[in-house]
Amino acid sequence: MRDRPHSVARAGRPPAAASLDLVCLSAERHRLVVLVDAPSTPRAALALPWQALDPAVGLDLAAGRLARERLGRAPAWIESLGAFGDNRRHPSASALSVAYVAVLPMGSAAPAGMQWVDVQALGPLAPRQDAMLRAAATALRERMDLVPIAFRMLPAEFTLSELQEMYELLLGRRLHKASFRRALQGAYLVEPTESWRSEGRGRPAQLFRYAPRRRRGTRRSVRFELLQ
Amino acid sequence: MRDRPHSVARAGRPPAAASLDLVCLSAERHRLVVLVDAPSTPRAALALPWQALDPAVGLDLAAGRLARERLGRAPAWIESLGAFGDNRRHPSASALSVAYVAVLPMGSAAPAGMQWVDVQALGPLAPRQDAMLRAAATALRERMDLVPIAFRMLPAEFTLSELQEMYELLLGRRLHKASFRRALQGAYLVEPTESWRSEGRGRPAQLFRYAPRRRRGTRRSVRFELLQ
DNA sequence: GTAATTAGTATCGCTTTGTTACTAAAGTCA
DNA sequence: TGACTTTAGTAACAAAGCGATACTAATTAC
Repeated sequence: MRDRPHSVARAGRPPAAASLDLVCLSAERHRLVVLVDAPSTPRAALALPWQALDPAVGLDLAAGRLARERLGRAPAWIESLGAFGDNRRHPSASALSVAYVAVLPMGSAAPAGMQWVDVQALGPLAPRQDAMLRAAATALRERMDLVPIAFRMLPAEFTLSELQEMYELLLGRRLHKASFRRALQGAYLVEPTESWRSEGRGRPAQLFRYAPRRRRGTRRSVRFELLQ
Repeated sequence: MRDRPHSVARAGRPPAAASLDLVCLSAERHRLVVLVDAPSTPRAALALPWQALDPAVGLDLAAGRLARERLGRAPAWIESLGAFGDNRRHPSASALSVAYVAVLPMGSAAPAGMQWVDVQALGPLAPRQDAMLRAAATALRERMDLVPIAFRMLPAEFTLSELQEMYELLLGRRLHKASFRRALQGAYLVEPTESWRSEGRGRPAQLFRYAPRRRRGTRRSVRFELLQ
Protein backbone atom coordinates (compact mmCIF):
# COMPACT_ATOMS: atom_id res chain seq x y z
CA MET A 1 0.00 0.00 0.00
CA ARG A 2 1.27 3.39 -0.90
CA ASP A 3 2.11 5.92 1.74
CA ARG A 4 -1.02 8.02 1.75
CA PRO A 5 -1.37 11.31 3.61
CA HIS A 6 -3.50 9.42 6.10
CA SER A 7 -0.43 7.94 7.60
CA VAL A 8 0.63 11.34 8.89
CA ALA A 9 -1.96 10.96 11.60
CA ARG A 10 -2.07 7.21 11.72
CA ALA A 11 1.64 6.92 12.39
CA GLY A 12 1.22 8.81 15.63
CA ARG A 13 3.25 11.81 14.57
CA PRO A 14 1.94 15.17 15.76
CA PRO A 15 -1.19 16.00 13.74
CA ALA A 16 -0.90 18.72 11.11
CA ALA A 17 -2.25 22.11 12.05
CA ALA A 18 -4.87 21.86 9.35
CA SER A 19 -6.10 19.55 6.61
CA LEU A 20 -7.19 20.22 3.06
CA ASP A 21 -10.23 18.18 2.01
CA LEU A 22 -11.90 17.58 -1.32
CA VAL A 23 -15.61 16.93 -1.81
CA CYS A 24 -15.78 15.68 -5.38
CA LEU A 25 -19.33 15.19 -6.64
CA SER A 26 -20.77 13.67 -9.76
CA ALA A 27 -23.98 12.01 -10.92
CA GLU A 28 -24.92 8.41 -11.65
CA ARG A 29 -28.34 7.24 -12.71
CA HIS A 30 -30.29 10.13 -11.16
CA ARG A 31 -28.23 9.99 -7.99
CA LEU A 32 -25.68 12.41 -6.61
CA VAL A 33 -22.44 10.54 -5.88
CA VAL A 34 -19.31 11.53 -4.00
CA LEU A 35 -15.79 10.27 -4.45
CA VAL A 36 -14.35 8.49 -1.39
CA ASP A 37 -11.28 6.45 -0.68
CA ALA A 38 -12.06 2.80 -1.15
CA PRO A 39 -12.01 1.27 2.34
CA SER A 40 -9.21 -1.19 2.99
CA THR A 41 -11.63 -3.56 4.71
CA PRO A 42 -15.33 -3.79 3.87
CA ARG A 43 -16.41 -2.40 7.26
CA ALA A 44 -13.81 0.36 7.51
CA ALA A 45 -15.02 3.93 7.72
CA LEU A 46 -15.18 5.88 4.46
CA ALA A 47 -13.23 9.10 4.04
CA LEU A 48 -13.15 11.98 1.62
CA PRO A 49 -9.73 12.53 0.04
CA TRP A 50 -7.59 14.91 2.05
CA GLN A 51 -4.03 15.85 2.83
CA ALA A 52 -2.15 17.87 5.39
CA LEU A 53 -2.29 21.56 4.56
CA ASP A 54 1.07 22.95 3.53
CA PRO A 55 1.27 26.52 4.86
CA ALA A 56 3.73 27.46 2.13
CA VAL A 57 1.30 26.84 -0.74
CA GLY A 58 -1.73 28.96 -1.58
CA LEU A 59 -5.08 27.34 -0.93
CA ASP A 60 -6.48 27.43 -4.45
CA LEU A 61 -3.22 26.12 -5.84
CA ALA A 62 -2.96 23.33 -3.28
CA ALA A 63 -6.57 22.31 -3.82
CA GLY A 64 -6.11 22.18 -7.58
CA ARG A 65 -3.05 20.01 -7.15
CA LEU A 66 -4.78 17.70 -4.70
CA ALA A 67 -7.67 17.31 -7.10
CA ARG A 68 -5.49 16.56 -10.12
CA GLU A 69 -3.37 14.13 -8.09
CA ARG A 70 -6.30 12.16 -6.78
CA LEU A 71 -8.53 12.35 -9.84
CA GLY A 72 -5.85 11.89 -12.45
CA ARG A 73 -7.30 14.90 -14.25
CA ALA A 74 -8.46 18.43 -13.58
CA PRO A 75 -12.01 18.61 -12.24
CA ALA A 76 -14.66 20.23 -14.42
CA TRP A 77 -15.20 22.80 -11.69
CA ILE A 78 -13.65 23.46 -8.31
CA GLU A 79 -14.31 26.15 -5.73
CA SER A 80 -13.57 26.84 -2.09
CA LEU A 81 -16.23 25.47 0.24
CA GLY A 82 -15.00 27.02 3.46
CA ALA A 83 -13.36 26.26 6.77
CA PHE A 84 -14.58 23.52 9.06
CA GLY A 85 -13.41 23.14 12.60
CA ASP A 86 -16.25 22.87 15.04
CA ASN A 87 -14.69 20.17 17.17
CA ARG A 88 -16.13 17.42 15.03
CA ARG A 89 -13.80 14.54 14.42
CA HIS A 90 -11.70 14.37 11.30
CA PRO A 91 -9.41 11.57 10.08
CA SER A 92 -6.43 13.90 10.37
CA ALA A 93 -7.10 14.68 14.04
CA SER A 94 -6.41 18.29 13.07
CA ALA A 95 -8.46 21.02 14.67
CA LEU A 96 -9.11 22.81 11.40
CA SER A 97 -9.96 21.77 7.87
CA VAL A 98 -10.26 23.72 4.65
CA ALA A 99 -12.59 22.09 2.14
CA TYR A 100 -13.01 22.49 -1.60
CA VAL A 101 -15.92 21.26 -3.68
CA ALA A 102 -15.36 19.92 -7.18
CA VAL A 103 -17.45 18.19 -9.81
CA LEU A 104 -16.73 15.66 -12.54
CA PRO A 105 -18.93 14.88 -15.54
CA MET A 106 -21.35 12.04 -14.95
CA GLY A 107 -19.94 8.73 -16.08
CA SER A 108 -16.36 9.54 -15.11
CA ALA A 109 -14.62 6.39 -13.92
CA ALA A 110 -13.47 6.38 -10.30
CA PRO A 111 -9.67 6.67 -10.03
CA ALA A 112 -7.74 3.71 -8.68
CA GLY A 113 -8.27 3.22 -4.97
CA MET A 114 -11.39 5.34 -4.92
CA GLN A 115 -15.08 4.81 -5.57
CA TRP A 116 -18.27 6.73 -6.21
CA VAL A 117 -20.84 6.42 -3.42
CA ASP A 118 -24.44 7.59 -3.42
CA VAL A 119 -24.59 10.54 -1.04
CA GLN A 120 -28.03 9.43 0.16
CA ALA A 121 -26.93 5.90 1.09
CA LEU A 122 -23.54 6.74 2.51
CA GLY A 123 -21.78 4.77 5.18
CA PRO A 124 -20.13 6.26 8.25
CA LEU A 125 -18.06 9.34 7.55
CA ALA A 126 -16.09 11.30 10.12
CA PRO A 127 -18.43 13.98 11.50
CA ARG A 128 -16.47 16.89 10.13
CA GLN A 129 -16.29 15.35 6.67
CA ASP A 130 -20.01 14.64 6.88
CA ALA A 131 -20.58 18.36 7.50
CA MET A 132 -18.43 19.13 4.45
CA LEU A 133 -20.47 16.80 2.28
CA ARG A 134 -23.74 18.39 3.34
CA ALA A 135 -22.29 21.86 2.80
CA ALA A 136 -21.09 20.83 -0.66
CA ALA A 137 -24.50 19.55 -1.74
CA THR A 138 -26.08 22.78 -0.51
CA ALA A 139 -23.43 24.85 -2.26
CA LEU A 140 -24.12 23.12 -5.58
CA ARG A 141 -27.82 23.86 -5.27
CA GLU A 142 -27.34 27.47 -4.24
CA ARG A 143 -24.64 28.32 -6.75
CA MET A 144 -25.95 26.61 -9.85
CA ASP A 145 -27.82 29.80 -10.77
CA LEU A 146 -24.54 31.72 -10.87
CA VAL A 147 -22.05 29.13 -12.12
CA PRO A 148 -22.70 26.56 -14.89
CA ILE A 149 -22.38 23.64 -12.47
CA ALA A 150 -25.02 21.47 -14.12
CA PHE A 151 -23.22 21.81 -17.46
CA ARG A 152 -19.91 20.84 -15.84
CA MET A 153 -21.49 17.68 -14.50
CA LEU A 154 -22.37 16.59 -18.04
CA PRO A 155 -20.13 15.45 -20.88
CA ALA A 156 -19.14 18.08 -23.43
CA GLU A 157 -22.09 17.01 -25.58
CA PHE A 158 -25.41 16.24 -23.98
CA THR A 159 -29.11 16.09 -24.75
CA LEU A 160 -31.55 18.62 -23.37
CA SER A 161 -33.27 15.84 -21.45
CA GLU A 162 -29.99 15.01 -19.75
CA LEU A 163 -29.51 18.67 -18.88
CA GLN A 164 -33.00 18.89 -17.45
CA GLU A 165 -32.47 15.71 -15.43
CA MET A 166 -29.26 17.17 -14.02
CA TYR A 167 -31.10 20.30 -12.96
CA GLU A 168 -33.81 18.15 -11.40
CA LEU A 169 -31.22 16.12 -9.54
CA LEU A 170 -29.45 19.16 -8.16
CA LEU A 171 -32.64 21.05 -7.32
CA GLY A 172 -34.44 18.01 -5.95
CA ARG A 173 -37.65 18.66 -7.82
CA ARG A 174 -39.25 18.02 -11.19
CA LEU A 175 -39.21 20.69 -13.88
CA HIS A 176 -41.54 21.29 -16.78
CA LYS A 177 -40.09 20.34 -20.12
CA ALA A 178 -41.48 23.09 -22.29
CA SER A 179 -40.74 25.83 -19.75
CA PHE A 180 -37.24 24.54 -19.18
CA ARG A 181 -36.39 24.55 -22.87
CA ARG A 182 -37.99 27.93 -23.50
CA ALA A 183 -35.98 29.51 -20.68
CA LEU A 184 -32.82 27.80 -21.87
CA GLN A 185 -33.31 29.00 -25.42
CA GLY A 186 -33.89 32.56 -24.23
CA ALA A 187 -30.58 32.51 -22.37
CA TYR A 188 -28.48 31.57 -25.42
CA LEU A 189 -26.41 29.14 -23.38
CA VAL A 190 -26.24 26.09 -25.66
CA GLU A 191 -25.73 25.46 -29.34
CA PRO A 192 -26.85 22.37 -31.23
CA THR A 193 -24.34 19.96 -32.73
CA GLU A 194 -24.79 17.88 -35.84
CA SER A 195 -25.08 14.70 -33.79
CA TRP A 196 -28.16 12.84 -32.62
CA ARG A 197 -28.25 10.11 -30.05
CA SER A 198 -30.62 7.15 -30.17
CA GLU A 199 -31.01 5.73 -26.69
CA GLY A 200 -33.00 2.52 -27.02
CA ARG A 201 -36.67 3.38 -27.33
CA GLY A 202 -38.10 6.63 -28.57
CA ARG A 203 -37.11 9.37 -30.91
CA PRO A 204 -33.39 10.21 -31.04
CA ALA A 205 -32.34 13.36 -29.19
CA GLN A 206 -30.16 16.10 -30.62
CA LEU A 207 -26.86 16.74 -28.87
CA PHE A 208 -25.96 20.21 -27.63
CA ARG A 209 -22.87 21.79 -26.18
CA TYR A 210 -22.43 24.55 -23.65
CA ALA A 211 -21.59 27.71 -25.60
CA PRO A 212 -22.82 30.83 -23.78
CA ARG A 213 -23.21 33.84 -26.02
CA ARG A 214 -23.21 37.48 -25.08
CA ARG A 215 -26.76 38.55 -24.51
CA ARG A 216 -28.51 41.67 -23.35
CA GLY A 217 -28.32 41.95 -19.57
CA THR A 218 -31.97 41.65 -18.69
CA ARG A 219 -31.82 42.33 -14.97
CA ARG A 220 -34.97 41.09 -13.35
CA SER A 221 -36.90 42.08 -10.31
CA VAL A 222 -36.01 41.10 -6.77
CA ARG A 223 -36.87 37.57 -5.67
CA PHE A 224 -38.39 37.52 -2.22
CA GLU A 225 -39.93 34.08 -2.42
CA LEU A 226 -36.78 32.20 -1.39
CA LEU A 227 -36.35 34.21 1.80
CA GLN A 228 -36.80 32.90 5.35
CA MET B 1 -3.17 51.18 24.72
CA ARG B 2 -4.79 47.88 25.49
CA ASP B 3 -3.10 44.63 24.65
CA ARG B 4 -4.81 43.78 21.39
CA PRO B 5 -4.48 40.46 19.59
CA HIS B 6 -2.28 42.32 17.12
CA SER B 7 0.53 42.23 19.60
CA VAL B 8 0.81 38.48 19.17
CA ALA B 9 2.57 39.12 15.90
CA ARG B 10 3.94 42.54 16.63
CA ALA B 11 5.81 41.35 19.70
CA GLY B 12 7.87 39.03 17.55
CA ARG B 13 6.52 35.83 19.07
CA PRO B 14 6.04 32.94 16.66
CA PRO B 15 3.02 33.72 14.49
CA ALA B 16 -0.14 31.75 15.19
CA ALA B 17 -0.94 28.93 12.79
CA ALA B 18 -4.10 30.70 11.68
CA SER B 19 -6.10 33.85 12.29
CA LEU B 20 -9.82 34.43 12.66
CA ASP B 21 -11.00 37.59 10.91
CA LEU B 22 -14.28 39.46 10.96
CA VAL B 23 -15.68 41.47 8.07
CA CYS B 24 -18.45 43.47 9.69
CA LEU B 25 -20.53 45.45 7.22
CA SER B 26 -23.24 48.05 7.60
CA ALA B 27 -24.72 50.96 5.66
CA GLU B 28 -24.41 54.71 5.99
CA ARG B 29 -26.06 57.23 3.72
CA HIS B 30 -26.32 54.94 0.67
CA ARG B 31 -22.82 53.62 1.21
CA LEU B 32 -21.61 50.21 2.27
CA VAL B 33 -19.28 50.60 5.27
CA VAL B 34 -16.95 48.17 6.99
CA LEU B 35 -15.76 48.18 10.57
CA VAL B 36 -11.99 48.60 10.98
CA ASP B 37 -9.66 49.21 13.86
CA ALA B 38 -9.05 52.92 14.25
CA PRO B 39 -5.43 53.50 13.21
CA SER B 40 -3.12 54.62 15.98
CA THR B 41 -1.58 57.22 13.67
CA PRO B 42 -3.44 58.91 10.83
CA ARG B 43 -1.28 57.26 8.15
CA ALA B 44 -1.17 53.79 9.69
CA ALA B 45 -2.62 50.91 7.70
CA LEU B 46 -6.20 49.93 8.43
CA ALA B 47 -7.05 46.42 9.55
CA LEU B 48 -10.15 44.31 9.96
CA PRO B 49 -10.63 42.98 13.49
CA TRP B 50 -8.99 39.60 13.96
CA GLN B 51 -7.47 37.34 16.56
CA ALA B 52 -5.30 34.25 16.65
CA LEU B 53 -7.37 31.17 16.01
CA ASP B 54 -7.68 28.96 19.08
CA PRO B 55 -7.68 25.35 17.86
CA ALA B 56 -9.60 24.26 20.94
CA VAL B 57 -12.70 26.32 20.16
CA GLY B 58 -15.16 25.65 17.36
CA LEU B 59 -15.10 28.15 14.51
CA ASP B 60 -18.69 29.37 14.73
CA LEU B 61 -18.39 29.73 18.48
CA ALA B 62 -15.08 31.58 18.28
CA ALA B 63 -16.39 33.88 15.57
CA GLY B 64 -19.51 34.69 17.59
CA ARG B 65 -17.37 35.50 20.60
CA LEU B 66 -14.98 37.63 18.58
CA ALA B 67 -17.90 39.57 17.16
CA ARG B 68 -19.58 40.16 20.51
CA GLU B 69 -16.26 41.16 22.09
CA ARG B 70 -15.37 43.66 19.42
CA LEU B 71 -18.86 44.96 18.70
CA GLY B 72 -20.15 45.04 22.27
CA ARG B 73 -23.25 43.23 21.00
CA ALA B 74 -24.24 40.27 18.89
CA PRO B 75 -24.29 41.07 15.17
CA ALA B 76 -27.63 41.01 13.39
CA TRP B 77 -26.29 38.24 11.16
CA ILE B 78 -23.04 36.32 10.95
CA GLU B 79 -21.92 33.54 8.67
CA SER B 80 -18.73 31.82 7.65
CA LEU B 81 -17.06 33.46 4.67
CA GLY B 82 -14.37 30.89 4.03
CA ALA B 83 -10.65 30.25 4.28
CA PHE B 84 -8.06 32.64 2.89
CA GLY B 85 -4.45 31.75 2.53
CA ASP B 86 -3.09 32.40 -0.91
CA ASN B 87 0.20 33.84 0.22
CA ARG B 88 -1.17 37.33 0.48
CA ARG B 89 0.04 39.30 3.46
CA HIS B 90 -1.97 39.43 6.64
CA PRO B 91 -1.34 41.45 9.81
CA SER B 92 -0.92 38.22 11.77
CA ALA B 93 1.82 36.90 9.47
CA SER B 94 -0.08 33.61 9.62
CA ALA B 95 -0.28 31.49 6.51
CA LEU B 96 -4.00 30.83 6.88
CA SER B 97 -7.02 32.90 7.85
CA VAL B 98 -10.63 31.96 8.47
CA ALA B 99 -13.02 34.83 7.85
CA TYR B 100 -16.59 35.46 8.95
CA VAL B 101 -18.92 38.07 7.55
CA ALA B 102 -21.35 39.88 9.82
CA VAL B 103 -23.76 42.79 9.47
CA LEU B 104 -25.05 45.45 11.85
CA PRO B 105 -28.14 47.61 11.36
CA MET B 106 -27.42 50.89 9.66
CA GLY B 107 -26.81 53.67 12.13
CA SER B 108 -25.08 51.45 14.69
CA ALA B 109 -22.37 53.43 16.47
CA ALA B 110 -18.82 52.23 15.97
CA PRO B 111 -17.43 50.56 19.13
CA ALA B 112 -14.59 52.29 20.97
CA GLY B 113 -11.34 52.09 19.07
CA MET B 114 -13.06 51.25 15.79
CA GLN B 115 -14.63 53.14 12.95
CA TRP B 116 -16.89 52.67 9.95
CA VAL B 117 -15.17 53.21 6.61
CA ASP B 118 -16.74 53.42 3.19
CA VAL B 119 -15.71 50.24 1.35
CA GLN B 120 -15.38 52.21 -1.90
CA ALA B 121 -12.99 54.81 -0.49
CA LEU B 122 -10.92 52.52 1.70
CA GLY B 123 -7.31 53.09 2.61
CA PRO B 124 -4.59 50.47 2.41
CA LEU B 125 -5.61 47.09 3.80
CA ALA B 126 -3.38 44.02 4.00
CA PRO B 127 -3.86 42.10 0.73
CA ARG B 128 -5.45 39.08 2.34
CA GLN B 129 -7.89 41.22 4.29
CA ASP B 130 -8.66 43.10 1.12
CA ALA B 131 -9.60 39.81 -0.52
CA MET B 132 -11.87 39.04 2.45
CA LEU B 133 -13.62 42.36 2.13
CA ARG B 134 -14.30 41.83 -1.56
CA ALA B 135 -15.51 38.30 -0.88
CA ALA B 136 -17.78 39.60 1.86
CA ALA B 137 -19.42 42.20 -0.38
CA THR B 138 -19.96 39.55 -3.04
CA ALA B 139 -21.37 37.13 -0.48
CA LEU B 140 -23.91 39.70 0.69
CA ARG B 141 -25.09 40.27 -2.86
CA GLU B 142 -25.27 36.58 -3.72
CA ARG B 143 -26.91 35.43 -0.50
CA MET B 144 -29.48 38.16 0.03
CA ASP B 145 -32.00 36.13 -1.99
CA LEU B 146 -31.70 33.26 0.47
CA VAL B 147 -31.07 35.01 3.79
CA PRO B 148 -32.83 38.20 4.99
CA ILE B 149 -29.59 40.18 4.95
CA ALA B 150 -31.15 43.46 3.84
CA PHE B 151 -33.61 43.27 6.72
CA ARG B 152 -30.79 42.61 9.19
CA MET B 153 -29.01 45.73 7.99
CA LEU B 154 -32.03 47.82 8.96
CA PRO B 155 -33.42 48.69 12.40
CA ALA B 156 -36.23 46.52 13.70
CA GLU B 157 -38.72 49.02 12.28
CA PHE B 158 -38.13 50.55 8.89
CA THR B 159 -39.94 52.18 6.01
CA LEU B 160 -40.40 50.45 2.68
CA SER B 161 -38.32 53.16 1.03
CA GLU B 162 -35.47 52.34 3.39
CA LEU B 163 -35.81 48.66 2.57
CA GLN B 164 -35.76 49.39 -1.15
CA GLU B 165 -32.71 51.63 -0.76
CA MET B 166 -30.94 48.84 1.11
CA TYR B 167 -31.69 46.42 -1.70
CA GLU B 168 -30.46 48.97 -4.21
CA LEU B 169 -27.27 49.48 -2.23
CA LEU B 170 -26.53 45.76 -1.99
CA LEU B 171 -27.48 45.00 -5.58
CA GLY B 172 -25.80 48.07 -7.00
CA ARG B 173 -28.71 49.06 -9.20
CA ARG B 174 -31.98 50.96 -9.02
CA LEU B 175 -35.27 49.15 -8.50
CA HIS B 176 -38.79 50.05 -9.51
CA LYS B 177 -40.90 51.20 -6.58
CA ALA B 178 -44.24 49.70 -7.53
CA SER B 179 -42.74 46.37 -8.61
CA PHE B 180 -40.64 46.16 -5.46
CA ARG B 181 -43.61 46.68 -3.19
CA ARG B 182 -45.85 44.34 -5.17
CA ALA B 183 -43.28 41.54 -4.94
CA LEU B 184 -42.70 42.25 -1.25
CA GLN B 185 -46.40 42.13 -0.49
CA GLY B 186 -46.77 38.85 -2.37
CA ALA B 187 -44.05 37.28 -0.23
CA TYR B 188 -45.72 38.09 3.12
CA LEU B 189 -42.40 39.09 4.64
CA VAL B 190 -43.30 42.29 6.48
CA GLU B 191 -46.14 43.51 8.63
CA PRO B 192 -47.09 47.15 9.19
CA THR B 193 -46.74 48.75 12.60
CA GLU B 194 -48.91 51.51 14.03
CA SER B 195 -46.09 54.02 13.69
CA TRP B 196 -45.39 56.53 10.96
CA ARG B 197 -42.22 58.46 10.49
CA SER B 198 -42.02 62.02 9.21
CA GLU B 199 -38.58 62.62 7.75
CA GLY B 200 -38.33 66.29 6.97
CA ARG B 201 -40.09 66.89 3.69
CA GLY B 202 -42.83 64.85 2.16
CA ARG B 203 -45.55 62.56 3.30
CA PRO B 204 -44.76 60.46 6.42
CA ALA B 205 -43.94 56.81 5.77
CA GLN B 206 -45.46 53.87 7.58
CA LEU B 207 -43.05 51.71 9.56
CA PHE B 208 -42.89 47.96 8.98
CA ARG B 209 -41.15 45.11 10.71
CA TYR B 210 -39.74 41.87 9.33
CA ALA B 211 -42.29 39.16 10.14
CA PRO B 212 -42.20 36.37 7.56
CA ARG B 213 -45.37 34.30 7.42
CA ARG B 214 -45.87 30.78 6.18
CA ARG B 215 -46.85 30.95 2.57
CA ARG B 216 -47.54 28.48 -0.17
CA GLY B 217 -44.26 27.29 -1.66
CA THR B 218 -44.48 28.76 -5.12
CA ARG B 219 -41.40 27.19 -6.68
CA ARG B 220 -40.46 29.09 -9.77
CA SER B 221 -38.76 28.17 -12.95
CA VAL B 222 -35.02 27.84 -13.42
CA ARG B 223 -33.05 31.04 -13.83
CA PHE B 224 -30.55 30.81 -16.62
CA GLU B 225 -30.03 34.51 -17.11
CA LEU B 226 -27.46 34.89 -14.32
CA LEU B 227 -25.22 32.18 -15.72
CA GLN B 228 -21.76 32.85 -17.12
C1' DG C 1 -52.59 79.89 0.09
C1' DT C 2 -49.03 77.41 -3.87
C1' DA C 3 -45.16 74.70 -4.92
C1' DA C 4 -42.15 71.01 -3.87
C1' DT C 5 -41.26 66.63 -1.95
C1' DT C 6 -41.87 62.01 -0.53
C1' DA C 7 -45.27 57.97 0.18
C1' DG C 8 -48.19 54.94 -1.74
C1' DT C 9 -51.61 53.00 -5.36
C1' DA C 10 -54.08 51.99 -9.87
C1' DT C 11 -53.99 50.73 -14.39
C1' DC C 12 -52.29 49.30 -18.85
C1' DG C 13 -49.69 46.57 -21.90
C1' DC C 14 -46.03 43.55 -22.55
C1' DT C 15 -43.41 39.49 -21.13
C1' DT C 16 -42.84 35.34 -18.75
C1' DT C 17 -44.52 31.07 -17.17
C1' DG C 18 -47.37 26.65 -16.51
C1' DT C 19 -50.33 23.61 -18.78
C1' DT C 20 -52.42 20.96 -22.20
C1' DA C 21 -52.15 19.19 -26.29
C1' DC C 22 -50.11 18.21 -30.24
C1' DT C 23 -46.48 16.30 -33.94
C1' DA C 24 -42.08 13.51 -34.86
C1' DA C 25 -39.18 9.57 -34.85
C1' DA C 26 -37.69 5.72 -33.06
C1' DG C 27 -38.51 0.66 -30.97
C1' DT C 28 -41.85 -3.38 -29.67
C1' DC C 29 -44.83 -6.76 -30.68
C1' DA C 30 -48.77 -8.94 -32.64
C1' DT D 1 -47.13 -4.68 -42.11
C1' DG D 2 -49.39 -1.94 -38.82
C1' DA D 3 -50.99 -0.71 -34.13
C1' DC D 4 -48.93 0.53 -29.80
C1' DT D 5 -45.39 2.43 -26.74
C1' DT D 6 -41.76 5.52 -25.71
C1' DT D 7 -39.07 9.55 -25.87
C1' DA D 8 -38.09 14.15 -28.28
C1' DG D 9 -39.60 18.42 -29.40
C1' DT D 10 -43.14 22.28 -30.38
C1' DA D 11 -47.56 25.12 -30.56
C1' DA D 12 -50.99 27.55 -28.43
C1' DC D 13 -53.56 29.38 -24.71
C1' DA D 14 -54.44 31.15 -20.09
C1' DA D 15 -52.66 33.01 -15.99
C1' DA D 16 -49.37 35.40 -13.54
C1' DG D 17 -45.55 38.63 -13.28
C1' DC D 18 -43.43 42.84 -14.39
C1' DG D 19 -42.18 47.79 -15.91
C1' DA D 20 -43.83 52.17 -16.95
C1' DT D 21 -46.83 55.91 -16.47
C1' DA D 22 -49.85 58.27 -14.08
C1' DC D 23 -52.36 59.20 -10.41
C1' DT D 24 -53.77 60.40 -5.17
C1' DA D 25 -52.12 61.54 -0.31
C1' DA D 26 -49.75 63.95 3.27
C1' DT D 27 -46.36 66.62 4.73
C1' DT D 28 -42.72 70.87 4.57
C1' DA D 29 -41.02 75.21 2.38
C1' DC D 30 -42.14 79.63 0.88
